[in-house]
Formats: sequence, structure tokens, C-alpha cells
Amino acid sequence: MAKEPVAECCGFLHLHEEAVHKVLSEMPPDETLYDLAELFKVFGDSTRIKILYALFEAELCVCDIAQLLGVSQTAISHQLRVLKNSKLVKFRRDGKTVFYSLADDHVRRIIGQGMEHVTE
Amino acid sequence: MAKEPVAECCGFLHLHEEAVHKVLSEMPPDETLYDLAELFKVFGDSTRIKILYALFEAELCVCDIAQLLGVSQTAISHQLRVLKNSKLVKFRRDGKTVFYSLADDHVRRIIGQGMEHVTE
DNA sequence: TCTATATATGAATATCTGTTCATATGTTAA
DNA sequence: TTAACATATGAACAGATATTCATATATAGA
Repeated sequence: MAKEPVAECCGFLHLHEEAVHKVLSEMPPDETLYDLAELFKVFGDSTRIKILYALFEAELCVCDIAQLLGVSQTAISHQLRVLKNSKLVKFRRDGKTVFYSLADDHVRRIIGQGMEHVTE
Repeated sequence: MAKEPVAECCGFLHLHEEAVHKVLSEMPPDETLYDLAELFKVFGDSTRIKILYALFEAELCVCDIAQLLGVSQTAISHQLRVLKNSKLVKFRRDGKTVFYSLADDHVRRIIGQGMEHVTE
């Protein structure tokens, strides 16, 4: 992902060769890092965080979520699509109603870790 | 955070009263949810993710990071400020050089959880 | 079929964000 | 002090993003 590090940096090399090598060898591929950033971007919006939190407790339909959070149906629907694309939520249709729920436990764990940092 | 839920939703209430109450009672305060989203927003950029990954292995100066990642010094400096404001990195000055390192283990854990979701 | 309801989608817009460029600050050595 | 270097910062610009509005799709019931 990075350029071949040149022999010197700021006039001399603070980082010795071994460390440079270790940093570069442990760095995941660019594409993975990009996907990771994309994932966190999804968590980086308070409307989506609220949706996910609401789904912690119960399976909910679009309209319920909109009511609970005081956000328009359209806005919720757009955000649910984002969450769906990231495989963070799943859904089932029941007649006219579509129920959404958390896709798996990663969501809880990721939010849990973030919460620890925020509330300490 | 949410409006008082009205008695009906989509014409009838999919969510029974108890569930509504539980969702609302378990929901953290708006300010906390906002902070949480702000935190994840910081992780939601591939340049910042790369910086954090580089710091997994070693304490690095601004110039080293820029070289390793192939990004301009100015861009790195701006992003380090964001990471610093979120208390994800700390730094020490040594002469003209400023060395950055991870603030604590939350960073590793949060990225680790995200990585699990991305690479599965 | 037609109507009502629940949800989804596309376009438009205002806001936010990351990078670049120019420049300032802080430190060392001469 | 002056020069050189490492880093930080402010303004500007381009690109991304969340919401709104209008409308489309899907399902149920009459």
C-alpha cells in the first residue's frame, strides 16, 4: 500500500529498518483497510446508531423506528438501506410491513467497544 | 431523545407497549449516542485507519507516518489532530520531532472487532 | 379492478469533510 | 540572531453525505 520507504525521512531515519519492515508487513491490504473505513463510516452517523440501538431490544418495522426516533420514514428507509448494504441488519417482509433486526452480534460488540471509549 | 411514542404507528402498533418502553429505557442519552457516532466517524476514513494501523507496531513521528503511507505531511498532521481530539493517540515531543503512539488499547479492540466483520 | 397503506427510491440541496497550498510556530545548531 | 528543519494551522476547494420532497413499488382488502 505504501511507497517503498526511502532511506531517510526527516533528514535522518527515526524508524529503524526493522521497524519499517514490521509496520509494512503487518499492514493489511489497502482494499481491506478501505472496507474497514467504510464499515466504521456506517457507524459514524447518529441516526444509524440510534436505529441499531433500537434494534438491540426488538425486531422493528420501518414505521416503528421512525416513530421511536422522531425521524421521517423516508430518512429511516434511506439509512436502513445503508445498514443493509453493510450487512449490519437483516429484514423480513410480513404483508405490507417489513421488519428489521440486527444481522449478527458484531454490531453489539463494535458498538460496545466504542461505548467503552466514549463513556470512560 | 425520541418523541413520546404515539399510541399508534402504521395504523396499528406493531410494537407492544412493553417493547416500546424497553427500547426507550435502554437507549442511552442523545448526547452519548452523538459522541459515539463522532467516535466512529473518526475511524471512518482510510487515512486515519492506516495511521492507527501503523501505530500498532511502533511509535512514529509525523514524517515517518507520511513516508510510510505515501501521504503529505500536512494531511497527516491534520488527521493526527483529529485522532488526538478523540483521545485515540497521544504524543511526546523530542526536539524538533513529535512522536505519536496509540492512547490505549481501545483502538486495537475497536479496529479488531471491525476487522472481524469485514474479513468474514 | 381500485384504494389505502407500508416501504423504497431518485433528484435536489445544504452541510460536512479531506486534501492542498501557503504560511505560521517551535526547536536546534551555527 | 539567523538558517534549517519538523510540525501545525487556516483558508479554499472538491467531493461526499443526510435529509427532504415527490413519486414509485408492493401488498392487502373491498
